[in-house]
Amino acid sequence: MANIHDVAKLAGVSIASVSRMLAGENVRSAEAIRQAITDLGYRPNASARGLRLGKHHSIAVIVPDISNPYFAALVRGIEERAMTQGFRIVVASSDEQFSAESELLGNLIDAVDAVAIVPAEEGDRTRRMLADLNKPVVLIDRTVGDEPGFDLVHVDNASGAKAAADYLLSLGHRSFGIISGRQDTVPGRVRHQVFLQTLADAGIQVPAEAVKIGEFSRDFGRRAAQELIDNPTGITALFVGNNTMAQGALLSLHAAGVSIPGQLSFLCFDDFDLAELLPAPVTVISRPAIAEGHAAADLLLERIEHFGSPDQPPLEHKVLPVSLTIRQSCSAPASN
Amino acid sequence: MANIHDVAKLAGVSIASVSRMLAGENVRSAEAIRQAITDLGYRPNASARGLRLGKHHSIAVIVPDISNPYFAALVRGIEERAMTQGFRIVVASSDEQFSAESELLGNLIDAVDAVAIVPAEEGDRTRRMLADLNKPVVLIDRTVGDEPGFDLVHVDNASGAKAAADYLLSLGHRSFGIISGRQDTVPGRVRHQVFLQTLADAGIQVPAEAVKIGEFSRDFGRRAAQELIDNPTGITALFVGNNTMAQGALLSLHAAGVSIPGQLSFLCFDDFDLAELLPAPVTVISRPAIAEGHAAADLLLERIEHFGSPDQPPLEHKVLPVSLTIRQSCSAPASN
DNA sequence: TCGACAACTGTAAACGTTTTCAGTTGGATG
DNA sequence: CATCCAACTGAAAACGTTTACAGTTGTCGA
Repeated sequence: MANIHDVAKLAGVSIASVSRMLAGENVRSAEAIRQAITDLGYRPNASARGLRLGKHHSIAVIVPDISNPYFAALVRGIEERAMTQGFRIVVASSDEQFSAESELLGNLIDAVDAVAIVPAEEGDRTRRMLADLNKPVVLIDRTVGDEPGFDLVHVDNASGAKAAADYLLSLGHRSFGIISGRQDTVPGRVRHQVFLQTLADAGIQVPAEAVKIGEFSRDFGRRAAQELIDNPTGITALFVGNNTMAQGALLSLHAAGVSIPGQLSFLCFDDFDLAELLPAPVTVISRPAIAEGHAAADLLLERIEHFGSPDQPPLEHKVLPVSLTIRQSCSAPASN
Repeated sequence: MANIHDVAKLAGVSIASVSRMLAGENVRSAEAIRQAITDLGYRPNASARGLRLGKHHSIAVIVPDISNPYFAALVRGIEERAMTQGFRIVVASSDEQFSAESELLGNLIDAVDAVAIVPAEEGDRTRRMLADLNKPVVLIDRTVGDEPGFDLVHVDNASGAKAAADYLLSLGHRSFGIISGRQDTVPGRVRHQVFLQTLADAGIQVPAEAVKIGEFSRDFGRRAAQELIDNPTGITALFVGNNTMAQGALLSLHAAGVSIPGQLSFLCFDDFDLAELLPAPVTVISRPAIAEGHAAADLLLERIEHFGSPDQPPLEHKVLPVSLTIRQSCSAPASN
């Protein structure tokens, strides 16, 4: 409630001196000011400062759904880094809707210095919307168009998908199913295509009826797996494009009594809680959500610092490694 | 970039008219102003507004760890409600540290209108710290002292713990173990005490060596269960105070080859992802994290509205119901 | 003792709003 | 046609900072 004038009066100086001392400059009566500040419990008003400086010390973080553990971990990573620089995190969930996303951003943008976003759509309208913000932006996990013009933080989806395919091939599988997420997103597309391409390079085609493409949701995973169960295709291995779909698929497979890895080897992208506790602990391609958050925040903080000045650091595209975590959901196919 | 002056000039009116029209008042030249606003892409500056009004349209949400799925869901619930009123959410994780919490709050408080918090400590210093904020506060899941003086959102821990005990008793168990969280928190204490009291009412004591109390963490759950395994106590049922400890305990039990529910019936507070997929799908007391978030946000928004005015609504203590979700981790004890 | 200079200080403007207060308009009423 | 009043309008102050600018000190060397 006390403002800088109160402090100045109590310390017997002008408000300029208080402001300067707060900014770390040398001031004759620093001690008196410090005293007055603690006596009054003064803290500078963030809005006034924001108004004057055009800075807010805040970063907007837009994710499809904060209650998804992966995104929550991502937010945590961003938060950890941002906090060290005194930056606040403003979060919002887009529900994978471009419209929600752009409305959210409209409301938030004036109160933040930068945006970290997992965009709902990778199309050009998203790119334009973000460019119009005129603030530092980092794209996480996905991208927007071929020349996004923003910093990027991705994981090495291609290597992950290739590792998955190679591993299953090495076990002897020749007949595959795949459940993939939306092909208009980088993770959906890359994981899908690289997996299939790796098989193709080994001379193996995946029949159309064993390819399921849809939302990155538990519900779609469940339905897709159910279809595979209902229309047997003779596949011996199933690759699923992310953890939420995988959980759905496991639900269906479990309900149908499909034994893993006995009847079907199962491998998915993204680790998840308790994957190791399932009847057949799931082999996964795991990725470092917290580290992604760190990388995104670092990029953003760096860019905030230089924003507006001519010596912009060049755009960066950080690609973090993924790793194959082998558990027990994959084995050699049953010989027949 | 455009400000209200630019809009006023373009529309040929004074800035007062623009401001009024934005506030929904009747204005002669509304159409021209609307036009100018869209032409210029004008959006009111949040800092200026915040400075002038002393309002920020933001709510701080402090949780122990945003990457914990339960808290993430809570945040999601708060966000859903807050969004409908145009409020932003500023999140931060306290890591269960009072010091971190109060520092965070110090940085955030000037930029928000209210605080939703799962406090790290339930002691008096937390109560004082929150009271000093002089803003609406809602405590979620925990409390601070006997007369907190804030709105509260809890789940019915007592009923849940009693339901758990009753259920296990009804199956015929007479020999119990318990793993509980910190006793200086409401959920830790109530769940622990009510469970034991319900058993006591049935004439059953739990031996000290089968009672484990510690952090609400996966790691503590793992260690506690390991101790139970290493020093057999002959228990036939185990109650665990929350989901993270439960996951740790399951890890230990699984590693030790303890069959559930064959050798041990297992029941815990809080549902978790995939609980239904485990070798023995876990019977749980489940609680509505999103609904808790909704309740908290509703309380806060209501209080923000009336803050400062004399007609404060009375403090509320919302207690949301929990439910026993029976799966397959509990059965009658093996007869001997 | 004087002047130069470094080091500090204070005044006032600016940031972009909202809102009070004192008008101005124009239609209805007598 | 004068008056009144409702409905609107604009100028200016205020919110709490930071910072350019123009001083004011005090020290040191000559």
